[in-house]
Amino acid sequence: MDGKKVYTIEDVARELGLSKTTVSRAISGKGRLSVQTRKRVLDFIAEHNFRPNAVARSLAQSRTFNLGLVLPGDRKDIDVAFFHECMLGICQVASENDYDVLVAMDNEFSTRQMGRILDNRKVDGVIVARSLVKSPVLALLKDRKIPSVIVGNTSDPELISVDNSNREACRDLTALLIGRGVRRLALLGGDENYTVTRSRLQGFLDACQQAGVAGKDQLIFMNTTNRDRVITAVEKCVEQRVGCILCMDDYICNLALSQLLEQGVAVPEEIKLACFYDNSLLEHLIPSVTSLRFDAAELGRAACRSLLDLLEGRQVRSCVLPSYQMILRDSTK
Amino acid sequence: MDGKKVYTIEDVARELGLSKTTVSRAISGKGRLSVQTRKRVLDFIAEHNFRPNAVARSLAQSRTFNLGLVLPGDRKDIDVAFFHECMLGICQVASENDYDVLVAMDNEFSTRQMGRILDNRKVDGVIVARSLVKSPVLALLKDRKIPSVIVGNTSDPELISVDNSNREACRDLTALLIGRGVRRLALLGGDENYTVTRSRLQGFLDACQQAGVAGKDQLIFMNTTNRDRVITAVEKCVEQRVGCILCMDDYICNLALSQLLEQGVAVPEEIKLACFYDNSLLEHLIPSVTSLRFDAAELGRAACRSLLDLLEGRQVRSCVLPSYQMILRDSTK
DNA sequence: CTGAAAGCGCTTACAG
DNA sequence: CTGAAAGCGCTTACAG
Repeated sequence: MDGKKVYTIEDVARELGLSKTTVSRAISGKGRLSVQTRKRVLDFIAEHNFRPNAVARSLAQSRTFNLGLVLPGDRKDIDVAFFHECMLGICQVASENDYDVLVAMDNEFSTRQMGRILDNRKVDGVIVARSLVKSPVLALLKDRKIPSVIVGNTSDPELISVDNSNREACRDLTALLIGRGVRRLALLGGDENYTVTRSRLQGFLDACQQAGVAGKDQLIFMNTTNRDRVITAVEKCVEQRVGCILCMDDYICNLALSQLLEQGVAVPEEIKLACFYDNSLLEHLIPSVTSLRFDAAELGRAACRSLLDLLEGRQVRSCVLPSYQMILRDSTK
Repeated sequence: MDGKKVYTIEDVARELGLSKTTVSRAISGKGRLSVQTRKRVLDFIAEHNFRPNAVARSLAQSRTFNLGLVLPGDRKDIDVAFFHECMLGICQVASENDYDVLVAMDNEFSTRQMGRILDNRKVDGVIVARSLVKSPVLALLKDRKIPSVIVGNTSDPELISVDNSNREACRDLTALLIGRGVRRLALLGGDENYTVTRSRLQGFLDACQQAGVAGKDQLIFMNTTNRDRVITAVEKCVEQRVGCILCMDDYICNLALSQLLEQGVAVPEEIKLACFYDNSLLEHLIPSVTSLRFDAAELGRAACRSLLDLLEGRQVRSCVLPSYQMILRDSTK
């Protein structure tokens, strides 16, 4: 049983003088068979490095042992670090459970890649990594009744979602700043097509309400996803002498800081700055920037576990991971 | 032929009064059959939205129509934008050719995920997205004789590689600065375990040699991948009054600029700054930073095409994509 | 040009 | 506890 040919269960059975059935059962662990027989088979395959053909198994079981993962397929480089880490967690859990991850990079306008994968029936379930307010890929998955888990918030109660506690964390950070006596806040928000943007806005408003500060008295700029919009927003902030600028993500925050420095505004002395999402850069900027840190890999792991549970027919519920870190740095001193 | 059951080629054959053979041939386009028969079959399946079972096809053809993709499985967020874009190109070409992409996130120390995938024979070939000087995953792929393409430079002539013209581009940018009369250069280099780091260093040295400037008279700092090392390096640069600091990637560049501003050094008036890799941030920093831009998506596409060619048995050679952009911005004015 | 039949390598209901 | 046989849904060499 060496050389080039790839061996099959049939070869193993022949060499051991057993039936394919028995060998199959020893490997899968299903069905009863004597401890000795099982050991004989397992020892033999371990020694000869035999691995059953996964495709044949898939056909026989009508399961692919593949999970689909929908990643954003646009060329905006925003948040890629989040998706990379999230994928890290997903791949890890999938791999540990002998599943593989098959990626489709689709966007708000196209579901072509995932559509093809579903047509070919190459996955048992799907994880959607970016949650959009209006998501064609989610519509597709629902329509075809594919077991799915969405990373992020969704208003659809029929879907299983796994999310960070964005709303709570943003509320807490905002409240902390208000509690420290910051007079007036500005919020530079991200793309409103993403549900995460709405969660963060909600958290901000929660804190305002709780503190008895009218949310609309604050300066709120949404969709500040390009340089010009950020510049305009920052100018307004300076003009209106806000106490602190809160940015929804690190990209916006970077631009905002750059713009503040350009305008000769001292941070944090004149205007404080904080960010609702951390990345390693914020720590290294001067001044270093206060931010919220979430564990994207853990989120990926949780999403993957939920999907696997779903596939095993277990009861699964949407959940929000409670933990996050508030990292207070120089920019809010 | 509606309802819930998933239809098979056999059902189609029965409904049309044909054999499975004929239906199969009409769909695959292989073997000869009358134009009318083919049309009848194709019309029927189009109307009824029939798609053959990909797993069954895989088993019969001993091909999975899956490509493996090895992505960096560490948690450093460096270069994630590159891998994301590269993956975009790979997924696009794969999808267009009815292949799917199955990801493994391994690192310098582990090949566990890709090892499992190979054991399960779930891919026909593999693309390795990060080229390491010493790469266990490449060793594994060679050992198992899996058709593979590596994105980036490699010293192994047996491997097919597809790379950007890093060396040439870095040489050109360095030469341009020397040509503009910049007195003395400093290079802040990345992780020496990555082959791309070596290509960039080589390009830098090429330009020095070409200009008759001794490479070792320049200030070269390698592995400046964390804040402390960058700070130390920048301090030395200021002390030695270099004319320009060249950074190998945008992460390093960001830290370097931040540090220069902190030390009160005017950029570009006192020290110029440029980067060997662009990302959208560099454009928005103040001052905006001169850099080299490569098309990572196109690189991914090229790598994927090469792998598909390899799988089709076509002759494939390693190649370097010649095009790149040199983006001159305020930091080198 | 078309089809019957064997084969890809597993799993599993059924029988013993 | 073990096995013979049918089945998963395709492809393809062979025959006509």
